[in-house]
Formats: sequence, structure tokens, C-alpha cells
Amino acid sequence: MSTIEKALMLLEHFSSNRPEIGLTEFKTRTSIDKGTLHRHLTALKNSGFLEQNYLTKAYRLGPAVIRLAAVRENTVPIVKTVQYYVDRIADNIHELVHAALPQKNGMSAIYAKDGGYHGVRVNFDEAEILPFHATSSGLALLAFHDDTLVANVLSKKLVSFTDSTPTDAADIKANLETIRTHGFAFTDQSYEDEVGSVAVPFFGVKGDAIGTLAIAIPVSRINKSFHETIIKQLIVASTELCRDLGGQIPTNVATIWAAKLEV
Amino acid sequence: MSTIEKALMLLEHFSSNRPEIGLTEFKTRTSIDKGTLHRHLTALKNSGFLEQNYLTKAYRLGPAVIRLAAVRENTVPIVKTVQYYVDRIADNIHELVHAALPQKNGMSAIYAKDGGYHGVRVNFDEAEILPFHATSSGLALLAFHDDTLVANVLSKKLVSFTDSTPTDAADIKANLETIRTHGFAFTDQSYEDEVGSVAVPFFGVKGDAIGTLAIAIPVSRINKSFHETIIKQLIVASTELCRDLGGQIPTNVATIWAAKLEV
DNA sequence: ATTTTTGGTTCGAATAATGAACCAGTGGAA
DNA sequence: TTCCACTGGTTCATTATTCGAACCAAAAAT
Repeated sequence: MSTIEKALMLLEHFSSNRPEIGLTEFKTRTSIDKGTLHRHLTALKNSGFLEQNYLTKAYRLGPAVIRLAAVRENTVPIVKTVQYYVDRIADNIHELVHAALPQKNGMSAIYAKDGGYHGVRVNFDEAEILPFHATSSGLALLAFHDDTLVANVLSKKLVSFTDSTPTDAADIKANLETIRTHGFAFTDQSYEDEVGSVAVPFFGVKGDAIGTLAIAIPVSRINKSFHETIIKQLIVASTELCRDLGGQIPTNVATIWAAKLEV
Repeated sequence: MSTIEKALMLLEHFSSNRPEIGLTEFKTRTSIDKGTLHRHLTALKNSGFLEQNYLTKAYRLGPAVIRLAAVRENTVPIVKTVQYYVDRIADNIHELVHAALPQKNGMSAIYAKDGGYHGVRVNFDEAEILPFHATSSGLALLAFHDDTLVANVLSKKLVSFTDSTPTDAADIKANLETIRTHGFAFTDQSYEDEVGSVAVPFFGVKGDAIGTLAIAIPVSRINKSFHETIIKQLIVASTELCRDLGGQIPTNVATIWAAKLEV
């Protein structure tokens, strides 16, 4: 692995829950030598990717990322495009809806809306990394992305989050196959207790999954007809989204989805 | 310079006007060896900072930057905070208002609003890099930032954009001094013909300038009373913005600004 | 059919990254 | 106070990685 990749991996440790990380904490989190760490962090700081809390000396993300994200969004306006559909679904079904993009170690929600006026709510932290193997978003993406990513994910240790988290590679592979035949992914409390979720992928120009639309629901509110309503909404939205983004829905997926909508 | 910094410098070449850059174009723009370039670009791609147009093989910014920007904005919600004030000023004075943050080689506008209903409009590309020495934003920041940045900027070649672009280091240093005494920066067609601009800094916890609020106006519409109105609006907004961000206005600036508001 | 231009790869030489040991400042605890 | 533990940060000989001129393959342009 190149020095560049090693340094950029450090940025993955930041999240909304962990916005500032000190040198020593980095050391325990990564088991990289302090000297090396310090040089890498300084390089990232010099490049504007990090800045330091001048009191605690802890590092946090810097202003460079803001500009880059603005350019990216001007180039490929996924966030803006996705917002419309997430909002629409959330307003229709009154549950927590989100869209997510793949990162190196999981999915990252880029936009979420809670359309719910229920007492029980699903908690959701934007910019958190959703593990591929334990969330419907992750599984939906894996199922319709190229196999190297699947192999890569399954080769690593599969962390368990709840009693229902699937941690067996063979089980997950089988599940991916059923996801491919169903055209959507479904999980039952595999990431958080009491929370189920449904997700569909959306596709890029090559017909590969480039992101997901997903809904998280307290299991108490799931029933068959509602489940089907949700899936239809997701499929319709993803279809339109693909059109907006210039993406191409693989023909087999298109036929599966068409059949789902007719029921 | 470390390999990491060299690689991250490549990302600076992307902008809204230049969203995709091929290997050869990178080579001409940077005069770095093709082999080295290719390895760096691949490393950035592996880290999610770049992705490739699968047809042209050109590189563009990748999804990783979206997540990082979301985390950054969750940590330090500058963009969101700034929006309110930019909108307010734009609605009041009916001109193009923007807020910008310093990057390595200039200011980057993070939000802009054109409140104008005039025939003549100032054109503005968000996520473009505004050079420090030729824009009011840049000068306002330099004047109230630490001297090492000033020295750094003035040590490099000062590109000329119009006949009025200041390119002499001594002139600029003198100008920074007057900016410090006035509490705001003003430029007259130094970056674009027919466009003048006014900017004030806003400050971080240490009392250092961390960004700017600025207004760009066609020179035909500038007159003394309007100029003063604009400056007052900017000063008030920056004061409130500093409070919102937990920043500290240096005492000398605070007194200068207070005097300006009383006139 | 030939040349140019594209992206990408190779491998010895040159250079930068590494990491154990070290330094310095801070905040308790004895 | 002194001591210890804990920060962040630095040094420098060793080691591993990066560098880059030359090369390859394919696609455009002539």
C-alpha cells in the first residue's frame, strides 16, 4: 500500500461522533508509529485536509474538503438529485429514508429525511459509516456491484453488531444471491436492535450500483402490505433517479422491478 | 515536500470549470512524470478521492470527499452558518454576495447568492479559487491572518488578471496595511474587468481571520454612499457570524468597526 | 498505412518513509 | 517541591518506497 493511501486512511477515522482525534488516540486506533503518524497528519494539515484544535492539539477535518465536495457536487450532483426522491418517499411513507454512497469500508449516508410523526423513531447519524455486511444499504450495493468488492468485504473480519448480524461469508453470499433475484435488500435487526431496513440500489452509466436508497423502520411497524408499499416506492424512485443521473438499470433488474410494480 | 502533499496537490487542479482531467493533461499542467502521476492518481482513486470516467479514462473527484465534507460540516457548521448572513446581505443590497474560506493558493467561495435584479450581473463560479493578491476576499484574509501566509503568497509569482491587478509585493504589503487600518478590503477591477469588490474578514477562536464575507459589483454601480452601506452591512454580518462560530474579533478591529458603524 | 496521442507499465537508481529512542511541556499525586 | 504519567512532537540511521526514462498497447488522427 502506498504512503498516500496510508495517510488518506487516517481520514476515515473521523465521523460525526468522533470529530476530533489526537495523536495518541490515533496511535491506539491504528497502531502506526507515532513518528509516522505525526508526519502524515502534518502533511494532511499542510494540504488543508486537517486542522488542529489549537488548545487540545487534536486534529479535525479541514476546509479543503468543503471546496472539493462543492466541485464534486457541481460535477456530479448526486446529493442534490437524491434529495428530491428521499424527501418524496419520506413524505409518502412517514418513515426515516436515506440515500447512501459506497466508501472504502461501508456505505455513507449522504442525505436522510425522517418523514415520521411516530412516537418510536429510528435514530440516524449522517456521515456515519454503515458496514456493508450488516445493513440493507450495504447488501443492496454489494449484490449489484462487481464481485471484487464482495470478495474484499468478505475476506475481512465481519463484525457483529446485534445477535442477528450475519457474520458467515457463505450465508452472506447466499443472501446476495436472493437479493439479486428479488431486486432489493432487507435486513431484520442486523445492525441495530428493533430496527429493520429495506434498500434498493441505483445505477451508474455502466449499469453498476453506485449507491442506494433505503428505509429504516422500527420492527414493530413492519407488516407485509407496508413492506410491499415501501419496495414499490423505492423502485420507482430509483428508476427515476437513474434516469436523472444518466445511469443505466441492468436489464435483468429492470424486468424484476417491473414485475414487482405490477403486483 | 512529502509524497502525500504532492499527491493531494493534484486535487487542487479540479474545479467546476475543469471537473475532469486526463493523465496527459495532468502531465502538462504539473510537469510531473507520467509514471509518478499515474501512481498518485491510482492511489487517490483507491482511496475514493478520485474516480475515472470509464470511457475517457479521465479522472474526476470521487465520493469520499462528500462524506468528509458532511463530517466537517457537522463538526464546524461554517457553510450553514454563513448562508444566513450571505442571504441577508444579498436580499438587502441586491448584489452578488459570497463567503469564502482560505485554501492553499487562494480563497474558495463556499456559498454565494446573487440578490440582484439588475441587467448587468457579475458572473461567479463557486468552487473556483480566488487568488489572494487580486481579490478583496484574498486581501482581507491576508491582512488579518498571520504573516507567514503573506510572506508565502508574496514570495510566489503574482499573476496578472487585468491591467489593474497589483503584482508588486511592496504595493500589496502597503495595501494590506491600509486594509488593517480601514477594517475592510476593496479592489477595483483587479481580478475581472468592470468588477469591483469589497470584503471583510471573519475571525476564529484565536482572533485570526478564518474566512471572508464579500460583495462583487459592476463598477458602474459603485458610488460613495452605496460603498458605505455595503461596508456597514458586511461589518454587522461578520460581527454576528463571529459570535455564532465562537470566534473572537481582535480588539483593534472591533474598535475600527465600531467607529465605521457610527458614521 | 503511418504517425501521433492516449493511458498505462517496468525496474534500477535516487530518494523519501520509517520507527525506536529521544525531547519538552502539562497535569496531577505523593 | 519532586516525581511520575501522559500529552504532542522531533531526530537520524536504516530500510523500503518512490521516482522517472524508456517502454508497451491501443486508440485516434493524418
